[in-house]
Amino acid sequence: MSASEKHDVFQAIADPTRRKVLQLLAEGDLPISEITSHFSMSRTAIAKHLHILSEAELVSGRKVGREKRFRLQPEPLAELKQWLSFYDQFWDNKLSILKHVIENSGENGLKVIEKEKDTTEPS
Amino acid sequence: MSASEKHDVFQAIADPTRRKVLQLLAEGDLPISEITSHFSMSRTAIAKHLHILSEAELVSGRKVGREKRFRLQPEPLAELKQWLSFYDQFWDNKLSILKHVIENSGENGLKVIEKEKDTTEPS
DNA sequence: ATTATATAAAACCTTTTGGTTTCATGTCAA
DNA sequence: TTGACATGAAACCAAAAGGTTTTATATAAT
Repeated sequence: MSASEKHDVFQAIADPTRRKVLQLLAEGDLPISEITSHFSMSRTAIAKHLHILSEAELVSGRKVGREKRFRLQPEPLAELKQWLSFYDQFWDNKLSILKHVIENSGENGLKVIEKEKDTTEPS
Repeated sequence: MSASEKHDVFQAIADPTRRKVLQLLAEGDLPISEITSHFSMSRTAIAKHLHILSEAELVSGRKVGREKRFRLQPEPLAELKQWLSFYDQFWDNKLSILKHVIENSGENGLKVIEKEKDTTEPS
């Protein structure tokens, strides 16, 4: 399925089938044949999608007996999230500031309280 | 450039050139030729990328005089963000809950206060 | 040992992508 | 009105994407 460079996260999630595979694996590890049973295409096709997802490190597969079980590995989505966060400023300005605070709050965490009245409107 | 369905956001951002175009437009509206000057490919190629970005409604173009100025339209990125948020739970569990609250807080907004001591640790 | 299961790997095919070049058209400036 | 500029549109192209079928190999179960 090509001899090009490795696929990145952006390419990996571009295909709806692959997104569905990720969603499936979110519910738990599965072997190829069982993943395939959720689609109307050949096992080989799914195996190729899994290969692309592997290249992007969104899934990992380990042989167990005669089957190969795949597991979701969501860490690379962080890159996507970071990419997205850049565009918050052009878009949803009110909440983006708050979210930035949260994303950089580290292990300490935060406390959230519902506001009675808006006093910080004009940013 | 094909007779298929319209491109969606996931496909639109899959290409590095298109991501760079978005980044450029983030600094301000630009006509095609000026966008092109930032790349080492033909104007026609860039025009096609802009067309795909338009289909995904990530940019919009309006004629002004003899040029066509393009503008960033980041709203559709919300879909991507929402898609991403699903995977937070498998990954960054502590903050994902808080973020979910924020994302669903509507126009009212929230008030955020730094915590002195963690009392809600065990979720 | 035999057979059924689970996957791997290769060859092949069609459509889409991402680019090019060439030609046509509309608009601004002199 | 004559160029120069800015874009649009069409035809073409190579490679990658997304499938298929066929063949081979390893493991499990009988």
